[in-house]
Amino acid sequence: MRFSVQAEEALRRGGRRITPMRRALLLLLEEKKPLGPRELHRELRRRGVLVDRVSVYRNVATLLSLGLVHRVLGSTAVRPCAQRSPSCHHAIVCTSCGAAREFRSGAVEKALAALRVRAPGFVVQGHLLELRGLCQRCTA
Amino acid sequence: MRFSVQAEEALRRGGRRITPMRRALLLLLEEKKPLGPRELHRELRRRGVLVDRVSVYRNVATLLSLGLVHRVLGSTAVRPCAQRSPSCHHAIVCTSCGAAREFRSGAVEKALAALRVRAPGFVVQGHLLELRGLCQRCTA
DNA sequence: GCGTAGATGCAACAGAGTTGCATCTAGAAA
DNA sequence: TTTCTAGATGCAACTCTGTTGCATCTACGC
Repeated sequence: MRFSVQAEEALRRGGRRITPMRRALLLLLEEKKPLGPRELHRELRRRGVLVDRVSVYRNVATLLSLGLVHRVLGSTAVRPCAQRSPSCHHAIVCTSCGAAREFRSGAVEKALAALRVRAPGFVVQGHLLELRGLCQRCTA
Repeated sequence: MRFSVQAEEALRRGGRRITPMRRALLLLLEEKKPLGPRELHRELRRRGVLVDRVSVYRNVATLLSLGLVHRVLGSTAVRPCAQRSPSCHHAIVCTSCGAAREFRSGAVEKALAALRVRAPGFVVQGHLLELRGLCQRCTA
């Protein structure tokens, strides 16, 4: 299912409203690479959606709190998350253009799960994992 | 070998100088949990090392560029890196007190290496991995 | 259509990090 | 030891990002 449609449903379920600016924001996230609040604000204005910066910040925070988007590690950019499962935290990000895609790997998940009982002196609660690479377009 | 000693050598090799503030900074990084530039600045002043904030920023940047410290994911805090190998990027961070420790796992490294040839449409260059958990002291 | 909880706009603020430039000094060389 | 200089530091001003408080507006359930 399309991200924006799914996200609108989740917003409704969470007692949130569907406003013109939220629609525009969701469409933007769906079609572009991960963007941070400032970039989202710029892009929205470029498209004629004259919203306040603060509102963009608040909406990004809302989407994050509902788990509809995840941050790209080491930046404020967010990427849509379709699956809403633990594995959706695993993504690969293009170091050249910033494009991102989620991936799954049974082997990695298994190896990480095994660590939970083996990290000396620590009780493992979770992990952050992100691959870095070049997307097809940037490789060519 | 102690981190601060090793770091001083690396600085010398890189044509950098050993100043009183660098010594204090390295000792601080060695003995404490990961701290960001602002916290490092506060702590140094508390210890009577009256340096400028800007100098702390510049020194943290220097240490990062030499690979002597790594950032904790999702923050500006840096932790000393003893090994200077790719695996030193793997750390576990206590979500309660912020303490960090590097770890190695053959299984994880193998699984990640296998991904390099399997990520569809991407040429994998590297990865970011960090475990989150509770350290021994915070568990008790 | 109403009423209201939730969303937005606006203004002011807080905090992090950067830049430019003058001054100082660690460390090498004489 | 003294001298020299690239590299380090201090200081001031600035930019950029993100936050808070409050008044106004509106999506949407009734």
